[in-house]
Amino acid sequence: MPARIEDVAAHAGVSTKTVSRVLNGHTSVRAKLRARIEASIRALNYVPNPAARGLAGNRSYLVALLYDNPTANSSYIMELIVGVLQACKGTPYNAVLHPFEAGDDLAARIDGFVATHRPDALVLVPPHANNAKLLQRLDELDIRYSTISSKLRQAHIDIGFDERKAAADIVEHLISLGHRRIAHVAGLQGHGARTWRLNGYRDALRKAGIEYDESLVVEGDFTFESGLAAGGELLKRRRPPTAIFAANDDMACGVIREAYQRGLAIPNNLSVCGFDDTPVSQLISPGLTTVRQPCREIACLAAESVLQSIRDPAMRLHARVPYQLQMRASTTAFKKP
Amino acid sequence: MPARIEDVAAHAGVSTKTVSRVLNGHTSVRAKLRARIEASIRALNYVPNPAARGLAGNRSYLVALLYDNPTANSSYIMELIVGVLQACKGTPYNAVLHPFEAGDDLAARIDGFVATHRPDALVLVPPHANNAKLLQRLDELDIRYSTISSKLRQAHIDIGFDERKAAADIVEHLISLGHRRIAHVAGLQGHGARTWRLNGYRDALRKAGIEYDESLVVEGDFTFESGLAAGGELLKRRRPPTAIFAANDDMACGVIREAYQRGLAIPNNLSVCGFDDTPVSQLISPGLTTVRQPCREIACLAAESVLQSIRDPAMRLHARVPYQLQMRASTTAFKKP
DNA sequence: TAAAAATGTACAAGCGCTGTCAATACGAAA
DNA sequence: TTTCGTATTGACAGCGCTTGTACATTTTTA
Repeated sequence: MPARIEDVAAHAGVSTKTVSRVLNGHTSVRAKLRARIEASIRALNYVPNPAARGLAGNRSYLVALLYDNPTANSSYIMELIVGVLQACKGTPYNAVLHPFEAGDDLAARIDGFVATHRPDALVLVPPHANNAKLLQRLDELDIRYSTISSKLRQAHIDIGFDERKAAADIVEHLISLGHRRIAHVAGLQGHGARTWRLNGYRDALRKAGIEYDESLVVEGDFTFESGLAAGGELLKRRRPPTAIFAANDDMACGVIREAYQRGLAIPNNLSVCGFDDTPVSQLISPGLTTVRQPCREIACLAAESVLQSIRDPAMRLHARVPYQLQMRASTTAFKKP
Repeated sequence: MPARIEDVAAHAGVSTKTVSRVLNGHTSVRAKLRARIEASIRALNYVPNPAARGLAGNRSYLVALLYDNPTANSSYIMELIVGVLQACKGTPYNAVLHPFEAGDDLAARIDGFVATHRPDALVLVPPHANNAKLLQRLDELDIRYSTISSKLRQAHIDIGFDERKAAADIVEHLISLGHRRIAHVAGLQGHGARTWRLNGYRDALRKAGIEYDESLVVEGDFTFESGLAAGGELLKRRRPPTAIFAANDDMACGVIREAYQRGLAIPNNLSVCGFDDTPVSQLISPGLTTVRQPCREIACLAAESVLQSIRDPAMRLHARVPYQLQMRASTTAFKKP
């Protein structure tokens, strides 16, 4: 039978309330007494019972990660989870996952989820992070949340990285290799990532004095299949691009598949780069030049901050964390055919 | 303020105890009364408070997934998570994740985890599923657990699939394509997967009357890098194999990278197949022939069963779920050079 | 038809913790 | 030294549910 707070109190010769204060980091406990209580806690190997704590304090000690499609982005979500778990480490909080299919009634469905699991805080991933109605409903329910890479300004806490700048950087890299006809496979409408990455692409062209050619931007939806289709459309042209910047790695893989099927060698006949640095980008041959998206750091910061905001509801944070270009072998200097 | 059990009891005109019986699936409630109570529950939108339930019933309503390295196998773990979540759906249970680095003191460290989070059930993934000391400690602590693909017979519940047969099938496929010099990149020592897949490889050779050549089996550890090294060792030979069966997809990617660097075309100069059907196997070009490991189904069954075993501690289940070969373009008929 | 079994009620006692509020200790000002 | 205000500590009542006891009522079985 594990020790209870009562046992600790008896051992330290204080009231249970004082032990509770120490446990919850309240300030008004004299240092000496606090030390004595902490010693008792260690001596008895005491760990508070989360259920009892939750019941008495009307808290669940749960942070929920709300995401959309578990299958499509598994490595992305997994990285986020790792980040959230890291933030929970050493706290009484637990992370729970909640896949939540997008849909009109989402703002309504959230009520059921909240009623059942009563999470103390939520971390929202796009596209949910971009769902204004959902955020509003959460505000009404008075649930703390943070968003990841939201295109809205609505959330009190949002963590992301400068995707526009990162996209510009990687396109500049292609330009520095001598490429001029650079195509872009754009992401799914409605995601911030689509717009930021597309804008970054345009920024880099503008900066290099290359005229923007609308026909070199083809639509995608972040899936392999859409990358394949986009690649087909681009490579069948009389004057195909010499480099393609796909808005994520999966689509870059689609482009590469199309090139492969046409007998084009990467990178000699075509430079390709992606975005995100998912595991596939180092497993594929040649390795894919891409932008390392700092998911883990983002998720960790998002979770830490939202936990902090439970104590300090006035908290606001809109942070961008650093990213990195990941140079691999799928891009090379432009050679005249 | 959400409804309480008391409100439901009043609404249905019964005692709270009877509502509690319905909630917890006790048998001795007449069907008619049960229906009335269930109607009241719906009418009031009642959801039991997990903390109160947990405190009174000494349960946490948490199933923990214990795995080793979150980074290496992200897609595998993610699939498992999806399976566990599926099993929790519609139950009051929540899934929590717990990355737990392997190490000698694991059986001891588990105590801390259990004390802090008090999960009602655990699902163990290799290598933890193969840690006899750990399982023993869990038995001592009287915690229900199930294992996934354990090589031990120790667990009361273990779910997996017939890896040996699957490996034999895929090697038979290579043989049917005319290959005779088929190499194998073996997995990490200590994992059941290593032995099963290696044995399956040998089974297929034996069945086809091909003599087992020890020099065609090279060591790997399930990582890309080890596959790359193994590929190097195999392909530098005077008489290299015409097909390589890697014990997982990451190593197959390593082999493919090595082939790529040597200017060998897949599949025309070398057929390669993997195992697991991780996302990379369809993203890579050409697509990788592999075995679809039914992770999701396995994890779902493992979680469902272990939850069931909370009620019925005598429960035993050792199940193998069906798998499938996933044919893609990385394997083709042997052609004389 | 009577006895046995199955269902149901009322009530009370917690589960282990935290919130409220009152009590006490302490230090500085008078 | 006394006094007052603030910093610290404690007593106690729940949080919302499950469970046990003791007993009443209904249904089933013999």
